[in-house]
Amino acid sequence: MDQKKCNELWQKFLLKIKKFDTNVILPPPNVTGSLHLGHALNIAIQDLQVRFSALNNYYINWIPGTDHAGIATQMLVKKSIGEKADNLSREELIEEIWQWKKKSESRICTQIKTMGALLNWEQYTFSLNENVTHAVRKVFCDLYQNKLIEKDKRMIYWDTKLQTAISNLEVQFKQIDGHFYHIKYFVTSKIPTKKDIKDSDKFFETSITVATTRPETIFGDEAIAVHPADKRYQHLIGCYAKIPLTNKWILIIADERCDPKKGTGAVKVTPAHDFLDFEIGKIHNLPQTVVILKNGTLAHNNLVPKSIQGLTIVEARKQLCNLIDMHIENLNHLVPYGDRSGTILEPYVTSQWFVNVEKLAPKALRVVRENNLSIIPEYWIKTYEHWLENIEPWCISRQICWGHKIPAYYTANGSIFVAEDEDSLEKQLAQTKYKRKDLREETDVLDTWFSSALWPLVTTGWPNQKTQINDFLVTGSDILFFWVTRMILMSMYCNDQIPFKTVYLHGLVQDEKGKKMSKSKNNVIDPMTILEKENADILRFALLYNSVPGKNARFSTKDIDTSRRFHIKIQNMINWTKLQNIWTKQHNIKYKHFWNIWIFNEITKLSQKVKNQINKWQTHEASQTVYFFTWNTFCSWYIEGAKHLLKNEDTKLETMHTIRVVISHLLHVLHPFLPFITEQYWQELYQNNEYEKSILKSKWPNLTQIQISDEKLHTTREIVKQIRSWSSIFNIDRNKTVKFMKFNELNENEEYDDVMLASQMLNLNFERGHADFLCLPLTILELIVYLPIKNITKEKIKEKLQTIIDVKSKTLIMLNKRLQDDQFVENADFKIIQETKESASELQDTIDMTSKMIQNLENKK
RNA sequence: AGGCAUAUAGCUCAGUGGUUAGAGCGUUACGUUGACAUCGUAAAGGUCGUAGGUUCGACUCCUAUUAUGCCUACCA
Repeated sequence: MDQKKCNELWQKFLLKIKKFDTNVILPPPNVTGSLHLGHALNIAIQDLQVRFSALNNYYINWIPGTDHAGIATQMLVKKSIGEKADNLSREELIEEIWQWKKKSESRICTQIKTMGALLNWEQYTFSLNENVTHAVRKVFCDLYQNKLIEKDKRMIYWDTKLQTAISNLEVQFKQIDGHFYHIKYFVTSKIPTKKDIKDSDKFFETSITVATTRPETIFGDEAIAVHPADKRYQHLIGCYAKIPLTNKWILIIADERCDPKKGTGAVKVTPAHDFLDFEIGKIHNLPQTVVILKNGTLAHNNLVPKSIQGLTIVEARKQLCNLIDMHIENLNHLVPYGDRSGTILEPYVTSQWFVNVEKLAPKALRVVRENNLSIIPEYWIKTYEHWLENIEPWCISRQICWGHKIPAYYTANGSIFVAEDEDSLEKQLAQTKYKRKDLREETDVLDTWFSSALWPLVTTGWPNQKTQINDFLVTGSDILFFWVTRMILMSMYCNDQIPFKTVYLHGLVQDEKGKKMSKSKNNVIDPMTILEKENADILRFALLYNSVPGKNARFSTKDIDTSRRFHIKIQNMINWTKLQNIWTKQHNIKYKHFWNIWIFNEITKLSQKVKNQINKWQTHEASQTVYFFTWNTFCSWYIEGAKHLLKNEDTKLETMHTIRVVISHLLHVLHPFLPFITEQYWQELYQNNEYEKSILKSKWPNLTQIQISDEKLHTTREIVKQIRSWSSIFNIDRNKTVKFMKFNELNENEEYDDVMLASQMLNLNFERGHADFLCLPLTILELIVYLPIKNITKEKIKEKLQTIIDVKSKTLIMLNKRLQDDQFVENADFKIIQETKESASELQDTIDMTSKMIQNLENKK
């Protein structure tokens, strides 16, 4: 089993392709570590399509690559370095990450190759390659010039652990058990003076209680808002409330966005630390008072009590419970977490770069609505549309070092220059008073998905070359918004064309209980440990067999077992042909025997069926089809019969030939599912192990069925099936001969090779004629077969025959009832009526025959 | 809160406006060890989530409802 040789052969095959028909990109894995089962599934599905296409003379330039995965990789590297990471300079850290990248990249590429993917490695791209940087800068500048990118001070989600802004999409809301803190603010209608404050006890008129989940932000409060129509608080509007533990007084204001039903109906407004408060603050002209720092600790300023300055949010909250008299209630609520760092995110007002994606969205919506771009499964289209219709500006700047630098430059007084390269920057400067040395380069880098959004372009030489529309994209449904939509948006913007015609979304690979695989749950199945033990084919088939579009696949070692059994079955089947000397003498003989013609027609049908299923992306069904054919149709039926044809000199040679032909076709049909084993057998059995021509060189079987009545085939299979079935109820007397008769005519010369084959498969002796002893008469198609049973009595036979009549009559009555229904006859399709009639008459025949047998039995006494 | 999806055999899931709804695994019985670290055959097991409607005919289409999952959302 030399898989390396197969890979070499396939690479050679790719090199010889002069012109590819289309491009397809492999979703670039992150250089964070190694491949997981999701990658393996993704590769298996694409490789199935790529190989199938190649077998049908359609060549796909499947382009591999890896992604730098900014935040994720930087985080991992820092973690691996430990505390020393903080002492490294920016450049040193970047260097460390490059080292990590090299290792991870080479590991990933080896793993992909082990899977047997038919990728064009000549065009391998890493997302920080020079040409990618070039394209990224170009697109950024274009967008900036068209006012589609802008820098702005807005409230964004801030990750206090990673100390960077992140986009809305990277926020994961989690339902957690938290607390609702009811805090009392004392209230007065008079403007408080210094004296009042000193003498506060006498001064208070009333109080207002505010419910919050974030008591530590009270020092940033700038108002308390109530609904204007809320009768409980109307009289307090315009009064002043005192923030506990401070001498700060804030106004009670009216705002319609307050929901009287929530909490106490009065909400504290903290414009610097909450999205809604930020909006309210803008309208009411409130200052943004920052009390929580970028690292998630309480600020050192005179608003925050000394004792909690510098504490983390969690610690501060604990302290405040002791310092302030408050009522605490349990509350299950949603809290924003960073999907990478796993920490609670802080709303924070900072200056960031944004893409106004809402202006790009209409085109992306149109291409899907006009069916230029299809998504499989279709129901994702609704989600896609919904998201694009409600899309918000995309925050693309990240305060980390690993990534594409934002091509912006600042002067000391805050003027911004955005330039693709130094030349263009100089040109811009020439028209101003600034010099290059006056400028400070932006240190922020771009969100990784910004360069990913250009992936179909950058992998194929854009902007120097125009990018072709890819045939398809295969990726996980979890990154539809992160990646797929953004590629569509960018491709429409840069190229004014869709990036791909079809998007196939597969689900996640979960464990057998339907849980996400994660290290903490210790339920991760590493594809590499499977690949160490098993052939890649086994992993691939297990994944494909499980994969239904858009649905998560539950994966367990049982699936590997099933797949391995299939693999072994194929090996055993081929082994058997070798033992039969099928391959030694190569006679090219026309098949005449119905059994051989039948299997030829079956493989013809199979190749058509699988072709349709692959074209429709029905990977699961296609896998099932090839599995069923190989195991049941070919091994259990055809070969079991062929064993007897090989014993007979008349049929021996043509059967050997049939087996050779059918297996050659079967190897092709199986190839996209099991590339290694099929290539190996192809080389061994058909290419004399010369390793010159890959199986991909020869083509998918597009055959024409041989016209033949399948009556004989049915007879053989029916006899075998029925007698097997009866033999599980009765004990067949194998010492006696099975007599059989034909219903209607008595052609002495007829060969009955169908009955003979059945008799051989059953290991019973068949002979024409009536039985002269008591036995079980069976009606099988046109035949009466007298099955000898040990210790049979007349009553038992009658009983069995009667059950046959009973069962058949039940169905017959139903069918007749339907046929007598005028409505049915009027409305149903002609074909359906015809079929119903035929079934009814067949049933009637069987019933008649069986009754006759009962009569005969009685006549015999 | 809204959107989407799912509900079918003991388990994991396919599938279809038309007789009697399938597969793999599991269970039970029998057979085989002559390609099969087995294999084969057979059996048991399902009012296709619930309730209505459309139709000659609904597991399939429509409506409502329940449960579960995912996505989206500013809930103090």
